[in-house]
Amino acid sequence: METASKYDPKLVEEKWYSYWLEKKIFHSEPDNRKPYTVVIPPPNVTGVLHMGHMLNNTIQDVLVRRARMMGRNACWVPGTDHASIATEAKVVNMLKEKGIDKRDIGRDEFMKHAWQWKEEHGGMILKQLRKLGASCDWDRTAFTMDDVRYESVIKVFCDLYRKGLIYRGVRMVNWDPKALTAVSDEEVIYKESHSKLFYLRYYVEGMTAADIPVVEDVVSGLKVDEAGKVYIVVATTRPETILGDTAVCVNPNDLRYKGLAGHRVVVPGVGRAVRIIEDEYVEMDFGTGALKVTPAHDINDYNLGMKYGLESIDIFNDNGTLNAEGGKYEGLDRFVCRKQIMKDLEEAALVEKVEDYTNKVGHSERTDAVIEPKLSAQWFLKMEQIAKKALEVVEDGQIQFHPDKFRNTYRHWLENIKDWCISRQLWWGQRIPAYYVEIEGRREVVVAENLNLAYQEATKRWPNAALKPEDLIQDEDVLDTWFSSWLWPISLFDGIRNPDNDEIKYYYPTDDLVTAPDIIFFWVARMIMAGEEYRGEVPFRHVYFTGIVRDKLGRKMSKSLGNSPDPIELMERYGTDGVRMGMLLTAPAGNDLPFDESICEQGRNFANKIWNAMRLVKGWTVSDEDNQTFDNGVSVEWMEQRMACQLEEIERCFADYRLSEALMATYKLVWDDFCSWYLEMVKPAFGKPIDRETYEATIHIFERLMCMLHPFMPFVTEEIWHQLRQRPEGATIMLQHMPHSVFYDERALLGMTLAQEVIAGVRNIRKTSGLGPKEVLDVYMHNVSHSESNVGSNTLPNQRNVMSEANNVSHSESNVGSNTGNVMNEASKGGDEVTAINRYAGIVKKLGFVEKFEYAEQKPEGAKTFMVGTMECCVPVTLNIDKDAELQKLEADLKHQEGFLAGVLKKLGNEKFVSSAPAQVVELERKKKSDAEAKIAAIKAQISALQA
RNA sequence: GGGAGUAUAGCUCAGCGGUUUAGAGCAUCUGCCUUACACGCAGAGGGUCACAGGUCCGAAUCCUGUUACUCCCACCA
Repeated sequence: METASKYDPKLVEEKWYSYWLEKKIFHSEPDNRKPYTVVIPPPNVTGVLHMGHMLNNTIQDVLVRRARMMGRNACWVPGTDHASIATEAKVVNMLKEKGIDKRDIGRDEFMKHAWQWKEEHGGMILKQLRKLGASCDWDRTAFTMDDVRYESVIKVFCDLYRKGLIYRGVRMVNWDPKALTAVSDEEVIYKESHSKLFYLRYYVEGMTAADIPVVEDVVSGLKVDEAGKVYIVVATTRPETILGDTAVCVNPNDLRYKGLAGHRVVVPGVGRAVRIIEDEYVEMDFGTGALKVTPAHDINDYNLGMKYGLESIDIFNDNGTLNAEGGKYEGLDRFVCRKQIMKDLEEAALVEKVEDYTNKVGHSERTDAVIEPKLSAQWFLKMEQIAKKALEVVEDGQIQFHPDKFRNTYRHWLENIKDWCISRQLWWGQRIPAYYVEIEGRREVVVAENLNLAYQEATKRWPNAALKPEDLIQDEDVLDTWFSSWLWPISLFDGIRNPDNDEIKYYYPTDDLVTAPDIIFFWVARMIMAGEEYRGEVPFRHVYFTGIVRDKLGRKMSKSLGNSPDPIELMERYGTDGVRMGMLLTAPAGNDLPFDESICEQGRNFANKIWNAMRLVKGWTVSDEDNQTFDNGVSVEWMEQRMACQLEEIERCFADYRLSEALMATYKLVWDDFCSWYLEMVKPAFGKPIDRETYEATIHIFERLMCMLHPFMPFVTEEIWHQLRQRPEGATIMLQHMPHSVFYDERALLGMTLAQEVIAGVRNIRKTSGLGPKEVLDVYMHNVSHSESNVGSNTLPNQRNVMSEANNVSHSESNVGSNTGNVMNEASKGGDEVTAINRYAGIVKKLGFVEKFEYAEQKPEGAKTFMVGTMECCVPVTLNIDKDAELQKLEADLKHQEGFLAGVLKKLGNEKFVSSAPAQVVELERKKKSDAEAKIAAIKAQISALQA
């Protein structure tokens, strides 16, 4: 059967994903293996897959697949987040299109619609995750509002309330006038905006120019108009809020306003007279140094109001329009009102001036509406106590962040933490289990898991009240979505309701959490708190923070900018493996990923490369008669060593969560070492068969390479793994053992490295001499080093011997393969480069198209030369020697070597260096010196030979 | 305003006191349709390691300062 020369992901991906599902390979049950647990950061149930998800989930999949292959019982639990605000907004919009207002149908009816919407349209993203190969245990798919999670949340709320950690209070909160709910501090995004700074005139009651207090050398901040009336100028960005002004505040140290405290000023356009107060909070050099105080609509003003007992006038309705306090502006939107009020004030000559001004305005993360600070009754969770524990476990390393720098951010936040506003004025979410009841005219509250329990408690507390269940009215609000997500690692295994169940005991704590740094406070920190509070144990050991996916211009990808490619479409075009690989290759932990589609090409090309390597190997005919040649034995042995070497590196990378580097190391091992070198080394001549032993070794190497690559590129590796050998029904690469590093001899790799340099040198000579790539050449080499360890005459006979032997020794006579240790020792005897390369003489000849590869004491006449280590390789070429070019090159090389030598000599000439540097370092410098001198001599000889 | 981080080839990053006067992948350039692969092969070019001081026998690497950028927190109305 002819195999296509291009790898086609479409024929493969779908097939294997269904196969994995069908064989239930993703599913995990507790057993006696060591667990490896990852919980997915639950995407919004309304969400669709974007590049951020793609990156995040690919990383999780790599970790999970690798752990599974390392023999761990891997469990990756998927699920979605009910996302109160986002989902409710979607449902409200959908109803609006049908002409339905949420308030008209009521809570219960609305919830029916919402659930219906969730069932029909929600969770799309989970289906998309299958496309990217996510090996989640889908049987465990959860939802932050399903029964288990709902009950867990309610239980936790009641518990924390009973512990005295949850309280209800009237506070200044961030009000989202669009979603009509309070949001937490973390959900407010401050954006730079170009606005105006309005300077307004507040007339001082009963003061004339003559009354202005005089302070020596200081010009008073007060001004006098044409009519002789005195006013103070106050700057504001929000003139509409003057309707709620109840004071003007100046700094007591501000001499311009000395003696003003106690006077009253008139709020422009409103006519209300308010006090002038003094407080150091006011910045003297901002605006005019006078601040209008609106306690109901600014957090700082609120604080001032509390301090000085000011009246608080709330002028806004919940939806951001003016209420009755707005007088003639009642009903206007706050921004419309701003324009109108300024127009009116201008007309009344109450505006001093208007300046352009850039400031930061808080927007709602979910709805993008401008946040309105608003006083309202909300539920809060006390943070101080639980924050302390959460800080400790990160500080003492029980939880590690990757990269570590996020520990700073984390610490800073926890040390300055404020209480968490957990109530939301929405319906879609866990309804707060607080019940209000009137007892002798007072409004009392009972918190309990359900109405029955609440009723029982109420009757116990007020036995004489003769209460009926319907006297208890449940709180209208729901809980912040994060109040359910913070329990996720526990509630997924039902560890809140049944803290001693087998699953939670087995799977918790989880191992790795992979998430974006922007939810470190929202989610990561709070999960740690919940873990400590409800398990007395951290929820995970490692947190891998991904970067943010940006576009080529460095902008964050967003729907509104339209700069985000559709991952599904990318996967269609480049193959899932290609996209996965491309992303991972350029995304070290914590680094932003400037995404460019071209990075997917690299992944696609790589998949194709492996595919073609498979085509090559599968195309070979295998001979059972032929013995393995010495060169093939050497090749196999070298490849095994390279694998062991790279595996060690890869394991190190994974231990440090440097996934990009692990992938790069694997990539190079496969492409360079395996495809470019190894396969060429053992490839039989056209039409010839390959010996059985080498063939089997090659397949075995190939299989293991696929295992190493599988976590990164699951589909193509599964396909090739199956094509390499007949596999039993149900077999999968997913459950193969990940190869692990074994002992390898670095010196043994040296010979091949040198051989590769010789081959490259010969190819280069061919190229620069205008010879065809297969024109056969000879190579003579000799050692130019004069250092003692390399005295040529000692080793020469031996070398000659090995070199000539290399071609004739058949496998049966050598120990290749079966006894690597011996061979290594032989090759590295004396540590000589020439000895080392001898072993690969046959390889040099084969890949370099070299006829004679010999050691020569005297260099032949008329040869081009190149250096490999301290060996000079001479290649006799008769044609096309471009003397000038050659000379130029040699001169440049000479200059480089001389410069290098000068540096070394300078070091050695420095007495302090020789006396204070470690002996090995000095010795190394001396070696460098003699090597460089030898090279310089060789180059000079070449130059004079050319010039002769 | 406070804090953290980064600055190394065109791009993304490694290197974090001495490892032949800086490495990789991609991109670029030059040859090649060599029967696994042009999604390829073979070569080549490309960096005064942001700048200025300092410590040291020795600095891309440690310290200080400057500049630029990024992120987080606060929010001067």
